Order: sequence, then C-alpha cells, then structure tokens
Amino acid sequence: MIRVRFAPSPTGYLHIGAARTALFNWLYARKLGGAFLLRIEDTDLQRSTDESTRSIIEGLHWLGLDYDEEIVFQSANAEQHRAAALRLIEAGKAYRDFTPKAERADANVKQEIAERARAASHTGADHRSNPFRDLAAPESAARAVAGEPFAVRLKIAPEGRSAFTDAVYGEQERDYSEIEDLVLLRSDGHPLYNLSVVCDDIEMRITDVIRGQDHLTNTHKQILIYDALGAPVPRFAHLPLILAPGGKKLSKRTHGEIVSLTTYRDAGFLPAAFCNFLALLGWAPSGEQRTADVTTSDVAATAADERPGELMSLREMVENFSLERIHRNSAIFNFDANNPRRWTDDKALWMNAEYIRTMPVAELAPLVRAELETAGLWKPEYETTERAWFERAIEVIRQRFHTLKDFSGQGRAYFGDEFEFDEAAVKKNLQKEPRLAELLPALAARIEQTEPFTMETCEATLRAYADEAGVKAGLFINAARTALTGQSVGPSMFEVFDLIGRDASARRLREAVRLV
RNA sequence: GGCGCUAUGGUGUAAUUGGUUAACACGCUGCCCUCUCAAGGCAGAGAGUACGGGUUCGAUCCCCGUUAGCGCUACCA
Repeated sequence: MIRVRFAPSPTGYLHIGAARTALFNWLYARKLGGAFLLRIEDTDLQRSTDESTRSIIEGLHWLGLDYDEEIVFQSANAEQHRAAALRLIEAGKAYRDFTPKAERADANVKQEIAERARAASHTGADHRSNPFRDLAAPESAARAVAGEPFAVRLKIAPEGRSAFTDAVYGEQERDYSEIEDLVLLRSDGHPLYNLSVVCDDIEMRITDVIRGQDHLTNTHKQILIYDALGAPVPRFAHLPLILAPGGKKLSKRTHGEIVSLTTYRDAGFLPAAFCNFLALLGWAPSGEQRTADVTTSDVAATAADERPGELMSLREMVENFSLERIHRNSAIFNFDANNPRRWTDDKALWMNAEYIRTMPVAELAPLVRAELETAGLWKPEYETTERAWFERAIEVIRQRFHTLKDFSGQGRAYFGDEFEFDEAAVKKNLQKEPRLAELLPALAARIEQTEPFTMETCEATLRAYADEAGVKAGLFINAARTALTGQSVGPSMFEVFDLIGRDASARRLREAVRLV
C-alpha cells in the first residue's frame, strides 16, 4: 500500500510552494488509495513555533487536504534517531568526529562553503580526509566514554556511485567523491535533518517521497543512510520549484504575504479554486484529458459543457493525477507588487472568479454566509424566510465578483443600509445633472407606487417617467444604481430594484438627493 | 569553486512521445451585445520553441557545447 507524507518544518506560515507539495502528495495518495500522512519537522527548536504548526494544520484543513493518521512530531523521535546513529557507529558505518565544532554565521554560509571548497582543492584534501575517520574503534569509544564531545558522521565509501530513478527527474547519479561524510548527530547529541527524515520515513513506512526539487541532490545522501540502516529505499518524486517573477526565489523575506497560504484564504479565495490553480503549477493533465474534461467537468454543473479542461474539481484532479505528467522546469508565480489589481497571479484571480460565478449556489451560500458573518452583515433570516431571496441575490451579484470579499465589499448595499458611496460614481451619475435633485424624489414616489413590484414593472415605471420628464432612461438608471448601491457598476438596474425592494429603493433614491 | 537540475509568446501549459500554418488558458488590443461593469460572442497582436552546433529525408522533441536561472555543497531544514 502506498504511503506518502507531507513534512513541513514549522518555521513561519505555510508557503504556497509547500501547499502545492501537500496537494500533490494528497492527490497521489487519493488516486492510488494510499495513505497521506502529516509530519511536522520541528527538529530546529529555535525556529519552530506552535503558531506555525497551527497555521500548517489550518491551511491543510482549509484546502480540504485531509490526512490519515495521527500527526507525527519529529522532535518526539529524537531519541530513536540518536540510537540509530549510535548503532551505525557500532556497525562501523559511521564514526565519531572529535573535531571541535566550528561556529559559523548563517548569513555567510554559502560564501564560506565556496571558500572552503576552493581551499580544499588547493591542498588536495577531499571528503575522506577526516583524521577521525579511521580511528580505531576502542580508542574512539574510550575518548567518548571519557566525555569528549563528538559529532557522528556517516562513513561514505571512497569509490563508487549513488544512483536512483526519480519519478519526475529520471535517472540520477552522483559520484561518492562528491558526497562528504555527512554529520548525522551534532556534538550536542542533536540529530540532523537527513538522519531524522530517513529514520521517520522508515518508521512511518513511507513508500513514496514526494517533495521539492531542492532536496534532489540530498537524496543521494539519504539513500546512503537507508542503506547503512539496512532499510528499503522508497521511491522518490521531486517537484519543480515555484519562483517569483524574473525567475527569482519566492521568499517570505522579499515577497512577504504573497507567499503565504493564509493570505489567499483571508483574501476570499475558494479552497477548490486555489487548489485548482496550484495544481496547474508544475503539472497539467494530458492534452487528451484536457479536451475530455470539457464534457465531464463538474466544477460548474450549470454549464459543464462549456468549461475549459483546466478547470477541475478536486475529484477530477485525483482522477487525472499522475507523477509522470509533472514537469521538470520551475514555474513562475506571476504577480506585480506595485499594482493592486495584480497583487497576485492573474490566473488565480480569474479562476477564483470563475468558480464563484459558476459553482452551484447551494455550495457557495455557506461561504458567503461566513463572509457576511465576519463583516457583520449576516441575518439569520437568510437561512429561513429570506432564503430564496438570499440565493437569488448571490446568483445576481456573483457574476461580477472575484473573491468572497466582494460579497461584503462591492456587494454590501444588498445586505444592509450601511454602505459607502464611490466618489467617482457620485460625480458621474448623480452630480452631472442638477435636475436630479427634483427628479429623484419624484422617481422614488413612482417606484414606491409600482404594483406589483417586479423587474418588469420597475422598468416600465422608470422608462415612463423618463419620457414624461424628458430625460434619457439611462440618466435614471445610472443615477439609481449609484443611489441604491453606491457604485457605478453592477447588475442590471431592474434586478437591483427587485433585490433591494420597494421601501429601501425609494428611501435610497430620496436620500441620494443630498449628494446631487 | 565543485556537482546537479532546467530552458516553448508576458505568465501557466499542450503538441498522438521525430512529421502541426507550434495548440489551449490567463493577461493584452479592438469590435459586437448593452442602463453601467462584468460575463458572453467575434476579430487580433504576441513564440518559430534560450543561443550555437550536430544526428536525421525531417527536429520543440535525440546528442554535444555555450549562456542564463535555480538548487545542493552547514554540527540549517
């Protein structure tokens, strides 16, 4: 049985790249009927926080990626990892390194690495020139017993090659001479990443490791640890990275909130839409599936036969998913920090709007309810006596919305009398024609007396009065839109009258006079 | 410095795995529809597949080199 895991380290919020890794693992597990597990890699005690762990769990929950067993906290297994390292010493596969620990500043590690490599190539020193590598076992043990601190290093054979087949990147080979005797245990006894990952993956009986491409070259080291431990090596699949515009690294430091999953939740994205978008970064259904999906998509039950194949429900993604179709080049997450309209990837925004516009209203309603609740606009009647009205309002206004936030923003006037007037709209629709000061109350009176009060009768009333007053119907229509909703854009005006209702419509028309 | 990975319009991707006027989506431009804005419809601009060599009757696709970007190279994860 397939067992995969998502293993983030809880140092900060859940990164969208990590979220995509989680999604792919989940997709793979669900497709193959396997288990999807969650492991929190909190071995770096200084940087790990509970808050971050919580945000990871919340993020997965929001996306709808359910995990199958208890969460594993890596720090809880430190003792086992240590024992494994000690066992490797006994077996002669690792050795104690008594070299005093070198302090280095995090900021210049890269530079230091380069300099050290250059120096080593001059002196002819290689990865196997550690003086403690071949220290006799009894002496090594004696020094340890005497209390001398030591790190534990894996003993890599001087000659040979490591090889594996990555499900995405294909055949991978690396000469042992390129691999240093990596440290498994710090001199303070703390197990290091590569050891911990391998031990936990063995313990959790992970069969397929699906993770970011940044681990591709480290995989050779981990395979060496599997071998030393005598454990079977899982299958590996590395995912291309997600980069910022310009092909630069997408980081919290330089790009801020844009890389955090919670940003999208808080901005009113639908989890299904965001998963859909994320899935298409580095993966795509085949051309065949793309066209086949046109008729089977259930994202939009109402217009299924018109949907492009890129829009897929989670269920459809599971159906179509395969490691083989993940590609190897990194994807760019496109956005423009200087343009508020382009604050995140255009396609993500479009896709979210598409979902909002086409998903069944019954599924959208609870999400709108949550949004209205947080905005203080929710009324319990929307679930009972006004349910039909509520669903109709959603249906009408969602056509122009991009995120759930729009229901409490642009859509505010539909759910209450407290709303803002857009300055430009007032100027354009109410202030260009001074006669509106008299005409608006008169229109209000006519609207009020319209019987029955429907889209059609409102239209007839308005047009008749426009004729009578000798103005264009458009004048009234646009003025009414701004009077009733505060905006210059929105649904067909007669639908707006109908939704907002007789009393509120008349009232808002009269009140708008003060803005003329 | 060493090793590795990658390279199709602005972005995400497709191309029956060597044979297409290089396709689709987002974005962009224009027109239509129209009470506004979306949506929708129509039309269009935008890549000859990073560059240079091979192999081949024929390369987006296979090979080599160059360049660029990214990753790894820590007693970080």
